[in-house]
Amino acid sequence: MERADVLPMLGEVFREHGFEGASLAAITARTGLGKGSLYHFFPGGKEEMAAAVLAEIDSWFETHVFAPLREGEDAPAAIRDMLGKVDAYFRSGRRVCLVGVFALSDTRDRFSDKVQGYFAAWRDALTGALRRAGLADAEAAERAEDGVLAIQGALTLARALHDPDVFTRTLKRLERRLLA
Amino acid sequence: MERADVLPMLGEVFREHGFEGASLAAITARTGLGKGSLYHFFPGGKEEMAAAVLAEIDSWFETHVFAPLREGEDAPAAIRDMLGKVDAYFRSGRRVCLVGVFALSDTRDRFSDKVQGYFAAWRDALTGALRRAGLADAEAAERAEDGVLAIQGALTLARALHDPDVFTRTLKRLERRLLA
DNA sequence: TTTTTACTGTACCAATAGGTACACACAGCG
DNA sequence: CGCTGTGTGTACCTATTGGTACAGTAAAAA
Repeated sequence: MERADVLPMLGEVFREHGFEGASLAAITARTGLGKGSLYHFFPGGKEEMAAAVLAEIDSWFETHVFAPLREGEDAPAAIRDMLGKVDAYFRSGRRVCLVGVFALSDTRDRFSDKVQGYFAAWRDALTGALRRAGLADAEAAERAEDGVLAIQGALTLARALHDPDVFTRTLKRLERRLLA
Repeated sequence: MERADVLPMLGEVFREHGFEGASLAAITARTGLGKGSLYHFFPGGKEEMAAAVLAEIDSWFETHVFAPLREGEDAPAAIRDMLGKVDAYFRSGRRVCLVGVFALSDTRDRFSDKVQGYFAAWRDALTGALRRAGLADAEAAERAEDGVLAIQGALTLARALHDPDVFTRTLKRLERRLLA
């Protein structure tokens, strides 16, 4: 087993339990790795594990979501692609956003830069795409903020109501609202 | 000190640390109450404390937000009032939603009914008001869902970006979007 | 073949977790 | 006065927490 294989499993543990709630015992159970291996891969302990997961998430979004949003020729198509990728990533509302989980509660302060960076990058990339799609600067910024926050809110509400469809519906609504 | 005086302080501790992160030590520090008093007021321990806080929040929203939304003569005015109350409650984006915090992570399962009930009540009350404001059923339901989720998302994004204004802006945008 | 290197399990640690037991204070009241 | 109920501090309990130390294994590199 390589370090890279562990990251997704770590991500799920942090997603489900939060940073504080993700005990070494839970991590061991989920990954099948003992403390020996865990501390071999992540000498910095839980903090390094969470940082590594955050970095991997950031990199995934960077290549699959943010970059296409910035560089896509056809801006409206890039935005639609973003929504598709997001739907897949969050398993149509059945999965929660780790960065969002960290953002609430005081775990944010521990990973302040990464959390802030993730959302800022997303918002800015989307703003750019909306501008290229023909919107005025102010309008583009406003809709981008609205889009990012709607996705987060939809994940929260979907989970609270045990109703993943909330997320799917929101994505559909967003497609119309962003590109209108 | 009475039990009722403790609840707001408990609420802040859970808000900031989440359920798992809110250690008895943190609770003691915040409330100034030792274990003796704490377990006198809440024999059920942390679980009962969190349940009591959740109940108090629910009751506050019921009387100040949900009920006016259901019973207000002037529906558009009731919706505007809701936004005002929400802005005050969440301190213009500087405070986070406890129920939202619990909804993410596995704390949700512990308080599943309360979490679900809170958001369902909010959404349904808002749906009703929008209908009374003249919207068709489907459109009203859609906008209500959108409104509740935007508030949650705005709180998350505001906190992630260290920028409470995100919340204020969202509330403004929402006023236009809901009543348009 | 020898020597590294990457990995893993076990035992252990001090600190903290949530929770209990109980003696005590101090009202209000008869 | 004495009694009773509501609070509160202290001491204590066991389980678990995150983390360390280290001996061992196995495979690759020399």
